[in-house]
Amino acid sequence: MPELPEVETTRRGVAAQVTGETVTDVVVRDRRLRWPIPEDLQARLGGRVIRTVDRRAKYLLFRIDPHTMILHLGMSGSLRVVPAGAVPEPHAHVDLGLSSGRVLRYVDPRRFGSLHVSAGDGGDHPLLARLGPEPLSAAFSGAWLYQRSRGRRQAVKAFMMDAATVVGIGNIYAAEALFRAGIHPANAAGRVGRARYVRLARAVQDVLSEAIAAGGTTLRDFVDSGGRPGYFRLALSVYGRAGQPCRACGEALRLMQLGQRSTVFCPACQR
DNA sequence: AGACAGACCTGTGAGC
DNA sequence: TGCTCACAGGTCTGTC
Repeated sequence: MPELPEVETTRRGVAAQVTGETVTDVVVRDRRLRWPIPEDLQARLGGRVIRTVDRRAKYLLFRIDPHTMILHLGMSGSLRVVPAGAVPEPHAHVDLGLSSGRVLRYVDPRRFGSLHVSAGDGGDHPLLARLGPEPLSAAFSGAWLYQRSRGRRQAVKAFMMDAATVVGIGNIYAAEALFRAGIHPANAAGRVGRARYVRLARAVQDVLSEAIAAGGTTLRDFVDSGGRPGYFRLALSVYGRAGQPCRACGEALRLMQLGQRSTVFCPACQR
């Protein structure tokens, strides 16, 4: 489900509601996420204060005194803050009871998400160690993309979805950014020129910023921490619009498979 | 090293 | 109405 804008939307909503709260108790209903939820969650988090909620790539980082809880929403995960005693829906795998009496609840039907606890700030955790730059940081630029892509035969779309290139870009925003930059998604990454990568980096930053401002993209089931959908779907140019006319030129948008993922593009605008 | 396919898991919508 | 199938927002792991 979530790409960077949806994770960031979740982070903002959750942070506003749980920062400064003490974790009073932990309920794990199903440990079977992508990796099993650690057995010692209660022992490590119970009685401790949530200092901040940060984000690295699509991972949410809960700073809970000496520990960091590292949470990934996978494909279908969501976090909600609900009243104490709220009846757990199906797939509500984890509850963190809070000192205010409310509950931070993690729901994930497909269980592609993950929950780890790391000592310290989590920066040395294997999941975070080899990630590329944040797309909305100064470390990300057209020059970086150009340099990193030299010699690569991989399709530029797959290259952009590789977290070692840049984090946070999944199937929706890769397609949208390539459309905005006028780049055909199947082009070999190593044959895209410097000027086009400058445009692409800019397009990535624009589309992500706009999506965050809209509260993310809700295709089916994304909701923020208050249960509200995101509205960026209305602004999607190509994702989910195969066969429909390009909003720029009117040409029918085409669908192709790239790296086992559906990809929509405009055959006229993207070269 | 880089580029793929496969794997994980459930829900939904389309088509019969 | 009910069945089967294809597909879905991610990303780690294994293989060539």
